[in-house]
Amino acid sequence: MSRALALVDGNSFYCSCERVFDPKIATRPVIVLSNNDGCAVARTAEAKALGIGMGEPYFKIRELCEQNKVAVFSSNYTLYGDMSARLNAIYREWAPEVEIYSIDESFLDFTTIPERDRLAYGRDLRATVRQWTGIPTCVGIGPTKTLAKLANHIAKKNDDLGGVCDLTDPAVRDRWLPKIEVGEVWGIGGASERKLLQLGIETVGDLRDMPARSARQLMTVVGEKTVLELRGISCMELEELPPQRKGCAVTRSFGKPVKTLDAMLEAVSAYATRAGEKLRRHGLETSHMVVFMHTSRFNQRDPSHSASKTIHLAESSADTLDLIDAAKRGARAVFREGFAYAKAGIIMDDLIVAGSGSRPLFDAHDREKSAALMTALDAINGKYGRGALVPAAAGIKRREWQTKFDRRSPRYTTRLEALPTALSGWTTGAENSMV
DNA sequence: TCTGGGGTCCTAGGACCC
DNA sequence: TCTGGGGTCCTAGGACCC
Repeated sequence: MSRALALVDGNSFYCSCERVFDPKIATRPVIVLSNNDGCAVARTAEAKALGIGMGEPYFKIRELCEQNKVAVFSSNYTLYGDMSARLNAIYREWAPEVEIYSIDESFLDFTTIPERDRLAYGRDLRATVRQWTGIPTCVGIGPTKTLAKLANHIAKKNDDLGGVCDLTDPAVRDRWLPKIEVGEVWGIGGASERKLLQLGIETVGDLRDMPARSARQLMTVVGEKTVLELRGISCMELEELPPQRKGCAVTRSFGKPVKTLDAMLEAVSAYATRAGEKLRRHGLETSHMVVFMHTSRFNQRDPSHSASKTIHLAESSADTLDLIDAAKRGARAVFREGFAYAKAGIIMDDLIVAGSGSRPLFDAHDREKSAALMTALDAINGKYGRGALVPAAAGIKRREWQTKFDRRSPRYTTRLEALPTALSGWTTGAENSMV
């Protein structure tokens, strides 16, 4: 039997999550902003119709939003992550194998569904997800990941398809591919698109039919795989288990510019604290850390400064205290007086599995004590919320640098007191998923 | 004037994704 | 006034070695 994959994704996912918990905005335009309330990163169809672009800075569209009663939210990742888990729980009932590709997209193995039933199966899946979670989705089906992605794109752009498109049949592909711009293909970004257009390759059909060798020359092996996948030749497997994570970063724009070393040390300490949580959750450690900071790249008036410093730890660790110490050392080395910093962060590459690294001959560290302390710290913060307990070494006092989330929705899925009261006539299905 | 040839490893930067 | 965060993969080119 030939393989069939389905890509299921949530429409305007973050916005749809907000709508599930606030039925009053079901028909209003909705947008969700990036960290620091910076840019629009999710828009409903109604918001797109107003001309709000992806990634558009909020200060440029604030008036437009006010005039049109757009519901504007800061991002609430806890909520979106919870909703994502609910979707995937449903997907697992509907497919033997599921790969979670991103917070709002999963690949499902549809191979065992007979070809003639796939469209109907996809429609049933959509309806079920909608009923159980309140989230609208689209389903794209194809013999390869790239074609499933493309089918999903077609389903989204053509309302008459009922939210599902199947590109399993080569004859169906022959009809659609010449109608779609090459830049819509998964893996073809702006740079590749420009190169392709120069060669007169304008549609997905053109791309599929170009010689694979030319694709490789133009866009490396990645481009060559894309061409093959468009022909129905699979180059990317379904990955049920997420691979070992290779890196980990915590970076933030500041709510207000940071001008003092004290505030900078506070900020990077908070980032190191968060980094420690992430490392421990994945059972990983790091032996070095890059600390960076820079002024605003948009501000042309004030002097700019951008720099980074790599700090090597005495031994690899996921202990928050070690990470804070390294982050502070890095920040001290990089920080310069007289600049208004807009952003800072820490980046850790080459992560290793905790405990697998070499130990120094004379180990000054009591690793057991450290592990016990971190386990207790994570348990308390897991129970009472992130930040309930913070090491004094972080020296967090003023938080004037803290990222803005002025328009965050309540913690519907994590705080009992934030549960909405069910309204009569509210039938999005959200109640079902909360009981 | 002419001034090895290959390997490997590492890093920085580009490109792409959501 | 106000412009996100966090990943992966690939390649070119330099350092280094025999």
